Amino acid sequence: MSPPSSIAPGTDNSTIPDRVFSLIKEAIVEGDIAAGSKISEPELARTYGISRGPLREAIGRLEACGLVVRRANVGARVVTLSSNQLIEIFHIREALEGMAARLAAQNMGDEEIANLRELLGQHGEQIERDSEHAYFQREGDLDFHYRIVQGSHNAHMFELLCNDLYHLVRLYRYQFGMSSKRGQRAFVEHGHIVDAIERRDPEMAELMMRAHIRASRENVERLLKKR
Amino acid sequence: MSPPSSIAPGTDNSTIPDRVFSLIKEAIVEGDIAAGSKISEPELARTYGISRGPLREAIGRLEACGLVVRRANVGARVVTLSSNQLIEIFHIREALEGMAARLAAQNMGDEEIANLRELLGQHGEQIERDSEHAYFQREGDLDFHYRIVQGSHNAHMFELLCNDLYHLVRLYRYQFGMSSKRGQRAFVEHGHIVDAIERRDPEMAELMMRAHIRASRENVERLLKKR
DNA sequence: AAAGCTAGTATTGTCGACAATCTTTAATTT
DNA sequence: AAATTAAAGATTGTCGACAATACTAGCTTT
Repeated sequence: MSPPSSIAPGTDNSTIPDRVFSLIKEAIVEGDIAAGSKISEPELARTYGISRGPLREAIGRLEACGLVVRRANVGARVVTLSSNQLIEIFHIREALEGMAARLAAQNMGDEEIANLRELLGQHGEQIERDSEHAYFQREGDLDFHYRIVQGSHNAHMFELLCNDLYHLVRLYRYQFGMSSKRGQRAFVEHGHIVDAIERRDPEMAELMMRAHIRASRENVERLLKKR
Repeated sequence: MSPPSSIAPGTDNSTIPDRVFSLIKEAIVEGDIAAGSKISEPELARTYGISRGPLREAIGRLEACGLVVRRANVGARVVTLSSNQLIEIFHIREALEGMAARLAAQNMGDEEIANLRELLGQHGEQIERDSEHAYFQREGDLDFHYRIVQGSHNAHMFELLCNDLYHLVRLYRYQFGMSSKRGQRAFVEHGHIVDAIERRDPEMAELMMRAHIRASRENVERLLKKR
């Protein structure tokens, strides 16, 4: 999926920075723009057929997301996640998503919970069919976490996790590319979280979510140590 | 402290957007620019003696901090915190700062802890002298939390809390202006947190920090209900 | 008189050009 | 030959002007 040579104007009511931001973000997250590589303003401006003004605004938003780092008078580079930064993000996720699960157990509507249970069922079928369950460990996992955060009914939390941190998580998954054999266990852990939410047990929901993310972190730490 | 009519160029190596961002941020947080009021680009450009280019970048950063909200083709307005948003932020702080305290108990150096204990002592003296302890409830409280977050040695967490969320907290304190009589109790709770960190007890440090922020939230909820 | 439409005004969005800074390359010196 | 310096090139930072959109005021119409 190559980027279009020009951004069609007026196709929708979103602004040029909005569209360009999304395009570059996907390009970075999916590795089309290599980690650590320079973000050249003239080059990208030509690529997308726009001026440097809106492009710079888009780059500014990328910086706010933590996807690029910028130095004055030098320019922007795609972030390269160190092991430490990766662990840092896991700690933040453990705290925030734990709270999100707690709030979800309190605030989700009954039909919302039913939909969540259904999503879990779909993931289960997917694992049965595809024993490698590559998909599940990639975006399917984030889908689940996405839903929990939505279910917290905390808009600021949603903003923080789904519009900033999850991009970094996706980026890391592409950069490190470690799928591991945790899909099966992760699915079971997801089940425990949904159980707690269905029982309207905030304390248990938070504990299960934190245990889930902690296990994921410890798994990554183990894999990092092996190298 | 009125803003200068022009940004002195080249006085330091920071860029114009950096300086203007800080200036506007302070003006918003301290209420010099009223909540909900419009951020006029031509007006501010004249005020600071700069062009609209760097000004727009500064406004973009304000938006990323959540201090202003922007609508396409309409402009930016200073955010007006609703009660719900305020409670949302408390939940996020409870989760993040709880984790920060846990990490601080694990990662702070001995001399770092000694400095923290000293800061607490200064706050104690301040309360004894000034029985109204207005200062403590305002910036002194944030000073303490600031130190804990620093002590977590988690750069991403520091970024998140100290460069984004705490600005909103300060803004709310100016907008709502509720000081209450919690200064005394907050000081005691701070003491419990430092105790746990000194004992290198991460579990207890997190519990105490969460209890501290939860108590603060419940206090605010009570005050909001009275109206 | 109230509602809807139209023209005018002001503000935001975008662009191309100039200035300031950094990086690179080549020449010079030790 | 290695290191330092200087100049050239390229890139980022900044500015003023134009285009597109939204708000406002006045007019027309029912």
